[in-house]
Amino acid sequence: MATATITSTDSATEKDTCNIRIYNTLTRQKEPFRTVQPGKVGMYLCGPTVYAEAHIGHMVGPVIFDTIKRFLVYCGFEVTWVVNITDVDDKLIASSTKRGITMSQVATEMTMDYLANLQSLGVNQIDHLPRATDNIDEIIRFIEELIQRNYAYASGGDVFFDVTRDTDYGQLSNRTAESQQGEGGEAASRKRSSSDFALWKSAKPGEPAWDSPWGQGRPGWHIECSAMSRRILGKTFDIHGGGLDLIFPHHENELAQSRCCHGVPMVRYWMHNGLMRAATSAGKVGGRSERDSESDATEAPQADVSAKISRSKGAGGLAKQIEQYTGERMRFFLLRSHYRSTIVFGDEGLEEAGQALTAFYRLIQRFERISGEPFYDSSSKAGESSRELHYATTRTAGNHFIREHGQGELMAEVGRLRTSYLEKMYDDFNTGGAVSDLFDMARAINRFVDQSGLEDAKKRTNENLTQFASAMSVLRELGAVLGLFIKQPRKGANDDSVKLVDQLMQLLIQLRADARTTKNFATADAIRNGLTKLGISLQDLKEGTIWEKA
RNA sequence: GGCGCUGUAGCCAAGUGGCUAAGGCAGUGGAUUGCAAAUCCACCACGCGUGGGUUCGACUCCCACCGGCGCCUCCA
Repeated sequence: MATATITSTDSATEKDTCNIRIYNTLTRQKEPFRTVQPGKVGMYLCGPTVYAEAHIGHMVGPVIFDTIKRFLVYCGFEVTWVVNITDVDDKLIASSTKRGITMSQVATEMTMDYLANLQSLGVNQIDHLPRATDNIDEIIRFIEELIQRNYAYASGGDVFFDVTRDTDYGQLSNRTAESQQGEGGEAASRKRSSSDFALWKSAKPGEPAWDSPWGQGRPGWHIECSAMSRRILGKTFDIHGGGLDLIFPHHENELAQSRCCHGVPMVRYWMHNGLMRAATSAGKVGGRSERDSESDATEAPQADVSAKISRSKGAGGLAKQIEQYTGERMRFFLLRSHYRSTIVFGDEGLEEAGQALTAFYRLIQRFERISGEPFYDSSSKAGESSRELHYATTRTAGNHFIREHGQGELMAEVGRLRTSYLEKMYDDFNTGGAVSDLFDMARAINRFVDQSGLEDAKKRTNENLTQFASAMSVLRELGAVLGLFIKQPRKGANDDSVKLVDQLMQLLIQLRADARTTKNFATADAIRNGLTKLGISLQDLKEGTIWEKA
C-alpha cells in the first residue's frame, strides 16, 4: 500500500509495482519492496576509491544499479540514485606521494576515468556523485553526534566507534564483534577494544588534513557514506548496494554508525552484487595466474580456472576493452547473468555476447530497412534522462496494452512476452531471465516479418507494417529498461572513411548483381568470397543486397 | 577455524515441490537461396555434482560427502 500512491490512476499498476521483491542481505531472503516514502526511492551505491584506474569489476554495481533505477522509473517511481566518490584515503595519499602530485589531482584524474567508463557502458542515471572531501563538515558533525550519544570516543587525535556499545553489531555480515580481529597497525593501541574502527584519523606530518575538534586529520573509511547518504537521502532510505566484498567491514560499520546515531534503521534493502572473476585461460584481465606455482607440478590444471580481478594484480585497461568490444556488448554480457552471481569475465563470454547481440542489431536494421523509419531516438538526449522510461509497466495486462498497440497475433505474443519479462524483473531484477524473453520477442517478430512477406515491397500492407512497428516499439521499450538498444551501435557512421567504404561496397554489390543477372556466378562468387575473407558478409534480399562487417 | 555462496546439456545461463527443465553460443536436419548469408521451423539434458532422507511426488526441502569460490586485512 505504501507504493500505491504513484502518479498513475491505474489500479493494476499499484498491484504490480508491489510485486517487486528484493533479496535483502540483512535478512538473507527476498522481501516485498516497500518504499519509505510512497512512490519514491532513494538508493545509494558505494562507488570507487579513486586512487587508480577502474577495472571491469567496478562496473558491475553501476550497471546493475543503473538497470534497477531504469526499471523502478519504468514502474513509475521517482528515484534518487547516489554514488559516492571516496577521494581521501591511505592509498590515495600513497599514490600522490609516489607520483609527486596532490591527492586531489590523483582523485580528479581517476574520477574522470571512472565516469568515462560508466558513460561508455550506458550508466547515465546517477543523480548525485558526492565526494568525501566536499563533505568534511557533515562528516565531523556526524562524528560529534556519535560521541555525544556515547557510541564513539576520541583517543589521541583519533576517534573510534565503540563497537561494544552496539549490541546489534554484526547483523549484516552475520558475525559477532568478538570474533573480529579489527584493524591492526599502530592505531590499535589507542582503541578500547580491537574491533573498534576509526571514524577520524589523525594526520601524520605532510598528509592531507582538515581541522576538526580532535585536531588535524581525515575521515575514516566508513563514515563518509553514513554522512553523505543522510545528507542526500535521509536517515532511512530504501536501497543500499555494493559488491559482496563490502559487506564486512564497510557496510557493517556504516550500518552501525547510522543506526546508533539516529536510532532508526539506515536502509530497507541491502543489495550486494557478486564479484567478477577473470578467465585466465583466454582472458588476460587478471594478469598471470598466481596459482600456477603451486598446482601445475603434476597434473595439467583445468583450463577454465579464474582469478580474482583486482587492481593489485594489474587489472586495468578497461577503456581499451570497452573500445574493443563496445560498451553495449559489455553491458549486455553483465546483464545476462544474475547480479548476485559470480561472473567470469573473458574473451569467450564476450564473443558469445557479441554474437547474441548481433541478432538484435540485424532485426533493428531489418526494421529500418523495411519501414524506412529510424529505430533509435535521434535526439541528442536519447537515453540520457529517465524521462522516456516513464511508462507504466503494467499496461501489459489486459486492456492497456491492446489499446495502445492494437490487436493481432504478433502483438498478442509480444504482450505475453512483455508480461513474462516484467515478472522476471519483479523477482529481484532477474535480468538474465528477462533477456531470454527479448530473444523470444525478436524471434516472434522475425517470424512475423517472414510469414507476412514484409520483405517484399509489393506484399506490404499498412496493417502489417503497423504491427511490425508496434512490436519493435515494445522491444525498444524493454531494451531501454536494460539500457540496451538506445543508441545506434556503430558510432562514427558519418565519418568520411565510413561513407567511402559504403560507396565502394555499393560499387562491388552492383558489379556482383550484374554478374548474377547474366548468370556469371563465378564472378559473383569471387566477389563475395573475396569480401568474406575481409570479414564482410553479404545478404541477398528481395529488395537487393546488404552487407555486414563482422 | 568461523560465516556464506555455488555445482543445470560441449560452453554460457534462467528456473520450479508435480504438465513437455527458459534463453543464448556452438552443432545437426529442413524451408528459403543460383550457391551462400541472414531469417524461420525442427532436433540437441528421461535428467539438473554424488549418496542418502523427508514427501503421494524433488532438480527444487533436509543431511552427508566430493568439487569450485567468497569474506573474516584493503578491495566494486
